[in-house]
Amino acid sequence: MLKNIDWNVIAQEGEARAGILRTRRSVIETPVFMPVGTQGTVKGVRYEWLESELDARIILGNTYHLFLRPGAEIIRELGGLHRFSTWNRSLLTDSGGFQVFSLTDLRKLTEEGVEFRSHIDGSKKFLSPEVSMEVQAALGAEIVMVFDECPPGDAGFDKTKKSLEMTARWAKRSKDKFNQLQNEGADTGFLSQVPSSKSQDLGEPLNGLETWDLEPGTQLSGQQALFGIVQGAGHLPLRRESLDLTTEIGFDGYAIGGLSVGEEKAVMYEVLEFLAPQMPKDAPRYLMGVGTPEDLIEAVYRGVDMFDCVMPTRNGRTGGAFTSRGKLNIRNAKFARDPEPLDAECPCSVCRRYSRAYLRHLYQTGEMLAAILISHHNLAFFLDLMRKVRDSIKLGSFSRFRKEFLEKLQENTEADV
RNA sequence: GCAUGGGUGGUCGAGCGGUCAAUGGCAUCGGGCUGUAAACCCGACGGAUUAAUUUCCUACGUAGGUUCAAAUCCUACCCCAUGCA
Repeated sequence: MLKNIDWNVIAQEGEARAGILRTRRSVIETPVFMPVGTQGTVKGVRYEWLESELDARIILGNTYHLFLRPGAEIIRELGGLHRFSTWNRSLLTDSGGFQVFSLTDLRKLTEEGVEFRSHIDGSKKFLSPEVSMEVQAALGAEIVMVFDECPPGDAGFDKTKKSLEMTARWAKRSKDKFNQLQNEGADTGFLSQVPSSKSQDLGEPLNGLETWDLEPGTQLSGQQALFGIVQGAGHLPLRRESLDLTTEIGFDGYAIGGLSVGEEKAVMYEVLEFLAPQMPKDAPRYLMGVGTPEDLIEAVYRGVDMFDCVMPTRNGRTGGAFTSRGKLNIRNAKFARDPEPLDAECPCSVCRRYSRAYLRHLYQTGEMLAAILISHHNLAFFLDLMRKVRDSIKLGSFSRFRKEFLEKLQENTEADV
């Protein structure tokens, strides 16, 4: 049997699942946090670090941004995003759907697609399920997303329903176009020979991950995988409707979109609690755009397997560090003479070497290294957190880990770091 | 010594009779960032006081003066820059 990706649960505790996701390019343990690399780079972090110390197995890219610059043709000409950027592990490309939502003043939305003005030069552009699939084939990521519409979190029932129904029609069009492109060989990341055991040379170490072997009788197709996206905002019946429409079409994985877009935090947890357990059990569940460390824990607890978020890199660039004792803002004067690392419990190379006082100095003087180092630490923190989450699920101690982790964050948010 | 220009809040710099505790930049302090239009955005920034866009105090080199009213006009002095002796 040929599969685009393979994913298996290896341990479960309540709704929380630990699994192994195999793409044509890397082995990914879930739950996983995927660093965001919108424009073909995880801002401020070299691939060397992502591959070695941070050991990220999969990162994101964005159709919208790469479509505008440098453009799909250039990337295709240079062999796809993997070869263009030199990132050899897995990629997941977002479809541009989220931008359709966030560029609200620059767009014109129709059944066919979205006409919008480039935020770069104001020129008129058009994105649709078909165009998005073409761009994503040129990029050649392991996982590509359907082109969806993401309504605001506070959108009313009728508006949300209309939106999700269009997203479902777009999902069908995405899949049709996706299949066509795969058949035409448009996918630049295609591998005619996918490694089927750990003995295959993947170009970099597997970092202790022992198994690459697939279930007997299963083989990877070498093609891209396509994920559908469930919308419906905070309306549970609509979430159910969207889920049905999406699973009916059938995808390699299922994403939850439209959360953390301005709604109350309780709404997100409620939606996850309702939705995740109803999603297909044999496919990865991806919560798009989330979130804070607490959010990750809470979402895993409710059955989510994959995450991405700009938070570690964006906050890192703007002076915000995540620690086991809560968030800290390196700009604060109280760190001017603080010889301690960002997080005394963090084993990352930044925490092993640099003090808060030095990082604050770098930030205050406008040195780019501040952004680089804090981004690095934040990613290390997020990835390490997910490692602990996985380990505890495998050991059956996740619910205790969750409790202790959240208590610790809480404790110190109050006490001040 | 003479001539000209100038001395403004942490700093640079606008204001040149009332609406000035004084535009703006920088610095400083604080907050925010959840499928990245973000190395970004927002707020505070003389002191005290109030329920308040309240009231008071101290401030535009120093000392006087003119005026109902002065950072703004006049006089003297001090200091700085440039030019000429």
